Amino acid sequence: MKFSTSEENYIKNIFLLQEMHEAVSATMLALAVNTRAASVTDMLKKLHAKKIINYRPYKNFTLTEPGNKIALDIIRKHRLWEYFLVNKLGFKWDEVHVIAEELEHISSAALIQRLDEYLEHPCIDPHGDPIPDKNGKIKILKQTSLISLPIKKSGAVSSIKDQSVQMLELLKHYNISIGTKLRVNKRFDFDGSVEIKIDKLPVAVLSEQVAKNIFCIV
Amino acid sequence: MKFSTSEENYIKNIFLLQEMHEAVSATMLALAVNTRAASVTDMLKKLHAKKIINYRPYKNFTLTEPGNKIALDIIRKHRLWEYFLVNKLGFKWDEVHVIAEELEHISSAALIQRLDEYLEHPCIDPHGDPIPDKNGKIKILKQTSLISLPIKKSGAVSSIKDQSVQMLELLKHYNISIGTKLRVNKRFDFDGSVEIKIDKLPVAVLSEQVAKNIFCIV
DNA sequence: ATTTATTTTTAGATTTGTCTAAATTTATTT
DNA sequence: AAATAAATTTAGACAAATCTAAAAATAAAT
Repeated sequence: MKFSTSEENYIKNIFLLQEMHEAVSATMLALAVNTRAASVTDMLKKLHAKKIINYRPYKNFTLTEPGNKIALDIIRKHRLWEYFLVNKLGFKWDEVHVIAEELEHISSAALIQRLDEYLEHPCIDPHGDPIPDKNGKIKILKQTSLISLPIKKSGAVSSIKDQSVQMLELLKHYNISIGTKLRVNKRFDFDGSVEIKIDKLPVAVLSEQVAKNIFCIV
Repeated sequence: MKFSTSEENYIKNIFLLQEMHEAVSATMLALAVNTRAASVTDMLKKLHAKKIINYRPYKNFTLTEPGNKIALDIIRKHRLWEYFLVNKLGFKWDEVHVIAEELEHISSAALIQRLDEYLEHPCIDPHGDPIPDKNGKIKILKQTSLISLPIKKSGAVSSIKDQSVQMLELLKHYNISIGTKLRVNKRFDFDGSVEIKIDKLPVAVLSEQVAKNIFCIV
């Protein structure tokens, strides 16, 4: 079944609201998709008819299983594009959301498949949010700091604790950003420093103080 | 002024039809945008009101200068995306048109600017069509075969005369395709062979027989 | 447990882009 | 030049997505 851009936006936002809230109301959704409650009701009826949501008038609604699948697919596209915009085109992480909101509605599955390959299957976007895989599966992000990441196991940077300018400068120097894939080659017990390897870049050594501020998912 | 996807499609197709035909009729345009003549009339009136076309009922119509500018912008986006799809994502040249028809309507100017830089300002798309620059200027393609391309002057491959499987195999081996940028380092008078250099690839030597089938624009 | 406030839904309009069928204009033919 | 054919436009309708204002249902408060 094919969906309009508008339908996709509702579906995606229901999913995102469901992640954050116990129950999703029409008012919340109206705010999220930037319309009025009356418009939401119209769309809810349409999505219900297409079996995308469970819905009874005046009651709360939830995505059905097919609805969930569609939402994850849109979110996957959104986050892959964000990753592309930052890591290939050089946008800053806070500039890409609006552009990705347009790109996420491009329909070609082959395009997303190839983009995913081109980007080497990233699992975290530039904002630190997980990218669902092609089956809609989201990697459970158990965050591990670099001081406890197992040796030789590669992970992707998922968050930075200390966000000071000094820290950001250092990260920039080592080409580390959210989503960067790396692995720990060695850990020196003497001072707790770690030697890391990023893709094709030369190895780098980070102090314990730095390492404990960088969190990864495996 | 902002335009809908539908308006953009009409504008683009008027431009493309004008390139090929003396005068553009509503029937031709209806065929190109896959609608009926009556719908074309409606849109012509709208585009006329927005000063995108010159139009008098029952007479032929042409793009205004602003209209031309908009068309070139959309075509630029279309062809840059096609170039990206083929040269970065690995699609074949005959698979990309439909996808680019969607991508061409993504509105961000910053995106196209960065994409253009990322692709290193290509001036010809995978079908051999010229890519307008950011000002809408199209490089006049005077095609020159490799046997007469001036030494050390870089050009972009624009067409291949002999399209036999043998030729295509050879081109593939040397990583040469439509849009590939290269320059002739040396030409050997003894047998007419040419030494070429493509980007970061090692130099290659092509026989005169091959060289005369490869056409470039400078 | 009523009243009041909030949320959701309905009813009726509007905009955009499309359609069919009929009317009109232009082009072609004999 | 009149008749016929082809192209274009009008008129009226429709689907999608939205809106406002009013009605109905649910939740909160006295």
